[in-house]
Amino acid sequence: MAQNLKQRPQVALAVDLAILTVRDSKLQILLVERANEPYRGQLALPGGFIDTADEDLDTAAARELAEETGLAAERLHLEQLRAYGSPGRDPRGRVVTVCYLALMPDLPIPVAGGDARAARWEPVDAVLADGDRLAFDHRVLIADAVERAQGKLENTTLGVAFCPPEFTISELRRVYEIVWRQELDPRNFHRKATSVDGFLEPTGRRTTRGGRPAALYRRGPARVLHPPLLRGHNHSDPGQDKGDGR
Amino acid sequence: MAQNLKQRPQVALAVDLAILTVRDSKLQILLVERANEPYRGQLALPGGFIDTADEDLDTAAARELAEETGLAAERLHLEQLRAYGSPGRDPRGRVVTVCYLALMPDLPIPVAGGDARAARWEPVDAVLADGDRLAFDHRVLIADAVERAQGKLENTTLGVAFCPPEFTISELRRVYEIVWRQELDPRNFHRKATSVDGFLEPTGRRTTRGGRPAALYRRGPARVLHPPLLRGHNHSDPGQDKGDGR
DNA sequence: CCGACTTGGTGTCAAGGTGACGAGAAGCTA
DNA sequence: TAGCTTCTCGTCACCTTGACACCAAGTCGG
Repeated sequence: MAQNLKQRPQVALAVDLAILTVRDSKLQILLVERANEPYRGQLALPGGFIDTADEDLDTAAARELAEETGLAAERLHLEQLRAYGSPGRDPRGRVVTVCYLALMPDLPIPVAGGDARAARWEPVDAVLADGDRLAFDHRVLIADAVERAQGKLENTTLGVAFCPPEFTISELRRVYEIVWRQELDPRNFHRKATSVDGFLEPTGRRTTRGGRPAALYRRGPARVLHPPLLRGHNHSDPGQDKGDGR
Repeated sequence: MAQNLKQRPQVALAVDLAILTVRDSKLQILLVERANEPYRGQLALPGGFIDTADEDLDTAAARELAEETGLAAERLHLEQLRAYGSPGRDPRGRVVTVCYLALMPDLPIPVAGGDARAARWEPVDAVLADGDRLAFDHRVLIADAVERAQGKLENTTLGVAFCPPEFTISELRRVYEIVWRQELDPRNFHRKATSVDGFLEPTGRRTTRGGRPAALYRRGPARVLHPPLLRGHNHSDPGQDKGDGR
């Protein structure tokens, strides 16, 4: 167990980013078109190999995020999803990737910030439906990222991560509806969201577009939702999943 | 992006196991005493470097599990927790570890199966309280594993993973009480557990030890809990956590 | 044999949460 | 001003939850 590390099989370590946003009433993800082989011309998650041997995983993810979006990681939510390391997942050799999940509002991001690759938003539903457009096993990573994001909305206050700094309850509700692919009653959602302690802070100001002006809120100090905002169970799934361990 | 992989910084990849069980009315974890430097004599999670360059992460975790406990991975729950890759976490050099979480009933495991290292159960509370006994950053891994396990009990039927094939509702309740560190009303727990569809299947048989004989159940087909079994919020935490991103 | 004790299971009840929905408030447009 | 839209509050029936009474069915000790 304490032999020289150099005698151990070494792998290349990459960090991939699943950056989600709500845009045009759809859940979208930032993807890049691969300029080189393998999977040239196909879509992939932004990411790359860790830079130096001394770079922390979280630091690497934050760096990639900054390169792709020009945004500092502190400004939005960035958390590790999981690691993927099937032997055949990269034809060039053994590459283990640690995927990170980022949630952000619909900002005009300076795409292709430090990099020449073209990055663009793609609707999650579309890319998942046509998985052949995706490189590597990134279809799985995206599916996992969406699932994680859906769960996060139930138990945490991260729905606001998709919203601008000030937002109305309706905007927040539409985030939930889009991420969960499920319609919610505006009145009940309003009641629940405002009743959770520390979730939303009223700004006193109001916005208007169309109907009655809506009160503007900003994110409150709470990070976990008590009680959780539960989505009604999709009757599609009777509960027996496919085993979780992947 | 498509340069030769060999020019990329390579890291050593390890797999660690957080194997939890309920034993002697305590949540316990399987730990090994390190025989070599670094951290010689201290406790560590069982695990090791991936064997061949072609070994899948899940396969490696299952192999380690079999080596440590003699149990096949199909028999119990094994899922990836997350990856840990801080540069300084291993003094020998850059080691990234992928930690797996395993839940198992209190079995007499043939400890130190294929390996000479001494493995033993340690109460989670004790090792977390005295973190200096632990090697590397394993205190963090264990804390994360426990947290994950606690959450799993709320939303999934994995509480039964701590129980033998046939068990009583009381045994299951005690699992919940121990993992959650929280007493539960036996009658309300009974009502909830039996009312969740597909959670428990009555065997028709009963056991007796002490009081009135209890009905024996086996695990049902459901994997997710609808509705979830929520633990009452610990009033200790007002909801503002420390930022999740690590 | 009998009462005390232990544990398991059902029932009840009040309080609070949830979904479904009515209805008014407050803006815009024609 | 009428009609439309969206926001917000309120109501009501139903369900879940927690607290707890109470009975059931075994063991234990004398």
